[in-house]
Amino acid sequence: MQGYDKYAFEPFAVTVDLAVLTIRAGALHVLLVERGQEPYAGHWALPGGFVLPDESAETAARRELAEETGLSDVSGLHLEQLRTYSEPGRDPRMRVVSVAFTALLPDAPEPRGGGDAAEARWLPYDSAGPLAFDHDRILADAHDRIGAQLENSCLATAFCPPEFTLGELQQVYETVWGIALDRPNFRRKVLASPGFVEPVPGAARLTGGRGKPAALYRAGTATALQPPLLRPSREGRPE
Amino acid sequence: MQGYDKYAFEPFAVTVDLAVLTIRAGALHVLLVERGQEPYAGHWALPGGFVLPDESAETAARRELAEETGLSDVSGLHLEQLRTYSEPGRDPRMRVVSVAFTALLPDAPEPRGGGDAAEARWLPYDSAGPLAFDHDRILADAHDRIGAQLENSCLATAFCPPEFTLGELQQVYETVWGIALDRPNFRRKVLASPGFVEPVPGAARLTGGRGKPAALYRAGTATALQPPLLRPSREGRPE
DNA sequence: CCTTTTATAGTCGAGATGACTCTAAAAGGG
DNA sequence: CCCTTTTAGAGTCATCTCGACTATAAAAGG
Repeated sequence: MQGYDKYAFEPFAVTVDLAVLTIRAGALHVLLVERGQEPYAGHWALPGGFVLPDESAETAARRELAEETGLSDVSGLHLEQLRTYSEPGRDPRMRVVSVAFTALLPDAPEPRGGGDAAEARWLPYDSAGPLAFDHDRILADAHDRIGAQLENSCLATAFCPPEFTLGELQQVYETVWGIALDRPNFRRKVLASPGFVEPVPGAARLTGGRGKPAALYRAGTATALQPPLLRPSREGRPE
Repeated sequence: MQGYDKYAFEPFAVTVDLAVLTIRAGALHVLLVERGQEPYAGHWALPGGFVLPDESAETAARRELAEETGLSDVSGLHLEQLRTYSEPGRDPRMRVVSVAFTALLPDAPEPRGGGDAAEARWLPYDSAGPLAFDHDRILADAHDRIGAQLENSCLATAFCPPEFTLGELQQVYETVWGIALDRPNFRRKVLASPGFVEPVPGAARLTGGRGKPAALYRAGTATALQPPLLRPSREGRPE
């Protein structure tokens, strides 16, 4: 950024794109909006929009998230920058650089078709067909990142409501990783990680359950997981 | 990115900033350029520059890296997107969104003061004083990221020449993490990780060494490290 | 020749991990 | 009302890993 002047650069449009993930009925879901205009009219796309002149990308992402989901309290949930997509041809109309974010939601309030009047909906991750622009790749990158972060961070609690059972927490791992985990071993690992979860003083969940009622836990104060909760079954295949 | 038109957005300048790291004489060094103009004239800054109209950020980063370091073959070295910095006030002159990258170099050819005629130099990471703009934060983020990646990836070989000893590889970890590692245990871990390193057919290093000559290794084909090489001494302090 | 230095092999005990079994406590159906 | 089903949670056990440590080999330097 040495010695440039105001006319040495080409102006770009800067947008944010959001990969908003949640877990519904044991399956990973992603928030998508249906495009009403060309290009990609009728296609599904990740929600997003322009960064305003006085906003950072993070601020813009949080604003768009509130607009698209209709959530009033968007301040507490997990929002993290994923990466920036800047290929010259990624938007056929003009030069758009997009800063992508991942967001994780506990339960799934049905979106109320946000500010741009397009339809917004939760769709299962696996059947999120071809998306507009390069959003397939952004979504896949988001999934990879979240999966990797489950190993080293306490991120999984971001998918859970304020109070949750260890079974629900395990289902987060199983859903995102797409594999089954041994319940006693998972429980042992989680409880042995200081600050991951802490028990709710004197409560157990009764009504909904089919079996023995499970103890309730809250998210702990730690953010990093030491030691990590490594995902198995990558045997014999580096990469 | 729903239904916008050409005039619904404010144009931004988009730049790349590079945190180029290497290891010199057992210490982490970073490539810095001295600014010749206001703002921050006389301050050191990360190398970088504008993304051209037909470039992706990755392409721009690689071009700037070649210009600033004078390296002819910049195609093979490790370049990775770090994150994007978009705070409204980060450049006092105008609205600049910067995509930051990390780059790792094996040896340290002295830079030949790149395209912008500013002085470029390797400076020790620890004494890289207050930098221009928000580059202190970018550099710190780059250090954090590289340190974390050493645990889960074969990235450390990017700091090493094509053929290296396990002692050199260990020094990469010790330098970036700032801690000492047990040599036999490090060796055991590295050799037990399939695809991390592979021995050079029939060679040993003689002349330079003070002690017993060490065997030479090349970077293997794996990129991920399974199981990870965890850094110790985070005992008792989550986060 | 002896000390210093670095590489490499090997040992040993504590702790983590994966696979597994067993019991407790609920719902549901006959 | 009993019996099956279902889920939570405790516990066991062999194996593997990891950190700490010792020992040996092969060079340089005095």
